[in-house]
Amino acid sequence: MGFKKNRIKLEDIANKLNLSIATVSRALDQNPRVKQSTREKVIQTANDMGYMPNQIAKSLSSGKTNIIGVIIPRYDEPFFIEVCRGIDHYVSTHNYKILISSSRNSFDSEVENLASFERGLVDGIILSPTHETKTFSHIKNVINAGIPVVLFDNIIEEMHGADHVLIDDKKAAFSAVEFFIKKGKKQIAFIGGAKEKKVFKDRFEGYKEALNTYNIPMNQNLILHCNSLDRKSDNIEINSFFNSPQIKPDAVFTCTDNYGLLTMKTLLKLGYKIPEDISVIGFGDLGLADVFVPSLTCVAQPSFEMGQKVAELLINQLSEPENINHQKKVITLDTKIILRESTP
Amino acid sequence: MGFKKNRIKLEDIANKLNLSIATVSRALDQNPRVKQSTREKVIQTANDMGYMPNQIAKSLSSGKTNIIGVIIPRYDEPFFIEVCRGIDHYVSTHNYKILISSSRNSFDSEVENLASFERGLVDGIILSPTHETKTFSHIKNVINAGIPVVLFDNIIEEMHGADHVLIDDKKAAFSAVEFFIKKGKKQIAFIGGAKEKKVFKDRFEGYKEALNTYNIPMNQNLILHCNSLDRKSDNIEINSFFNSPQIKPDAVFTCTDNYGLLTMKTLLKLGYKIPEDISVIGFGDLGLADVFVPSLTCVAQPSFEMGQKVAELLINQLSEPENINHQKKVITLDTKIILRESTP
DNA sequence: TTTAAAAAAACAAACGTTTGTATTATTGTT
DNA sequence: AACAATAATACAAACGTTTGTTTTTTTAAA
Repeated sequence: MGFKKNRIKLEDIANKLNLSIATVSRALDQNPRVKQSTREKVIQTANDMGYMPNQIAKSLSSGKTNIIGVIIPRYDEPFFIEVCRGIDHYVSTHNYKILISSSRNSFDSEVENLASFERGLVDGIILSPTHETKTFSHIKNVINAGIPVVLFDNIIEEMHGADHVLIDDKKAAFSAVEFFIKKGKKQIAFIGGAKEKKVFKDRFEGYKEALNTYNIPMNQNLILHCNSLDRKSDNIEINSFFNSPQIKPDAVFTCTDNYGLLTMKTLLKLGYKIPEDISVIGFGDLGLADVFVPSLTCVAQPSFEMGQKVAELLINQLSEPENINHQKKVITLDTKIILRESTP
Repeated sequence: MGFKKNRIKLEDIANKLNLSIATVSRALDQNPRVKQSTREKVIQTANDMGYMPNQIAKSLSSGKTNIIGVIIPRYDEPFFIEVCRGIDHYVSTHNYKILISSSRNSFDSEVENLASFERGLVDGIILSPTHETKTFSHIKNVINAGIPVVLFDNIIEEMHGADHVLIDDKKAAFSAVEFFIKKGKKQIAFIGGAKEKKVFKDRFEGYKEALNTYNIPMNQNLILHCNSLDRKSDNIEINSFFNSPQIKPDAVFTCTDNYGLLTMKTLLKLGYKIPEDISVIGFGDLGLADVFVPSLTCVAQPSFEMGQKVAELLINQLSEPENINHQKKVITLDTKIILRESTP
């Protein structure tokens, strides 16, 4: 702790006032066990001397750090930042702070981060698993060690043993594709990300089910799974996809806002009119979907709210008595389609 | 610290092996004072028992938390996130973690955050002052308490007593406007944010100086200072600005990427051709400047690098011997113009 | 006044480490 | 076999709080 050794502590106040450390501690805590006049004297002196409590000592003694650890796959995705904002918003009203770590989309780093948090620095953990994460044991271990964990986004079956918050990706995709179908679209393209990622798999399921429900044959040429290393590679993949001669879509459902914007960029360069010639729907509704010309119709994902809910579940666990057997909780949030210029 | 009471500690290992706590501690530390065979036995047992060191106790004892506190004005600006990425990148190689807090653009909240960090939770602090921040004393106090502080972005004169990293906003704006002038532009508009904010003031200075240097009269009608509450209000202000009959710019220098994109959106809606009729330059080069159609030429601000530099200055301070009198350090990073489609 | 009850404050252990100093065990020398 | 010298380990204080228990002081009743 980067402070000089002459930092004022309880002992200094106690010495100055000829009181015991315990009394000073209780006085500053507004504990009624110490006399009103003493309490005032202590508080006055503490202020005069510039006393600052030592959070670390407090934590060691009380067994609480009032810090929530948050592990996200990456910083540079507005979705995660928005969720963090939601978490921060909620926990700050409960006197908690958040410690954010990035797993940089690596399972090993996720395990490492978890272990680091397990060293007692945090009271609870919020985790968004990477798409590399196929197991639950590393999470289960933390839970078994008595540290509450809540998950969000990209939750696979195995992880249902932990509290979590998610959206119904399949349903959301279904409704977007259904929207296209009801507008009379027949050649609906799908642009998703790495197939191993749960959210993309689910959204693809929703796409297929919508086509199936309305008896529209699926055309493999209209389907693209980006590898999504970065925006530049996405751009290249999407470009060559639409430049292929087999492609004649009249609508495109994309699994992220970025894919949606890159798709529109590509289509505009190719001379398409949006939405007259072709419609586009994005997924997420963060960033600049509303700034682009034309603005992008989106499946809106309630990111901030998701953060709040995740935080709420965690704080609830933290305030439960230790011995009661925790009942697993799952919250599924609703999505909705925000209509803009990229669709008729 | 959210863990069950039955958590394994040094004492448990010591008891099991009939050793003292000190020896166990040293063994796990790879301290040569303990015999090779003992060391191995201890490490083996620690693993078997599932020992996890208690970070809080470690911190109390060692006086170091290995946490860096970072205070940014807001989460939802890619610039700050990018800086945080840079910080994280640098400090993680030095075995530090970052604790990010948002001051929500409020001076009071900044003071509060600083005080909270001063309670011994962090070894050092990185701060980006809000635009409300006009004083230095609250920062000076923290420094005087022995906690290293490094500042970035929006640094006013008063704060020069602390290490800081910045760009030359005036020079950057000057070069962007000069670029326009050399392309033959005569009616160069300026779109900035709240005038109290240092960065916007400096960029405005650069704009004025460029005009002045090339003997171009300044036209008040071509200047807009947005209040910048959120993107929606920016949009409205920029819209009504360009819809005014007095405005006939042939180029627009905007102080952020967002302003640049909103400007292009407005101009496109009004039927302008970019860059044929009018050119636009943004500032920052984060987010979607390269995705927009047309893509936006930008003054690129090295955000990630800024984070790394800030972190480097802080880590340097942390590794200095306590008694030496710290020599204040200032790093000014270079900007450059990234040419894209919005300029000829 | 003495004494019991209540109020106020002091004492001391605990939280889980680190680390300087003291003690015990081992080795090598004669 | 006795004795240094050194290696290995144990002891104990310290980090700055919190909090249960005990002691002292004050108040009020007899």
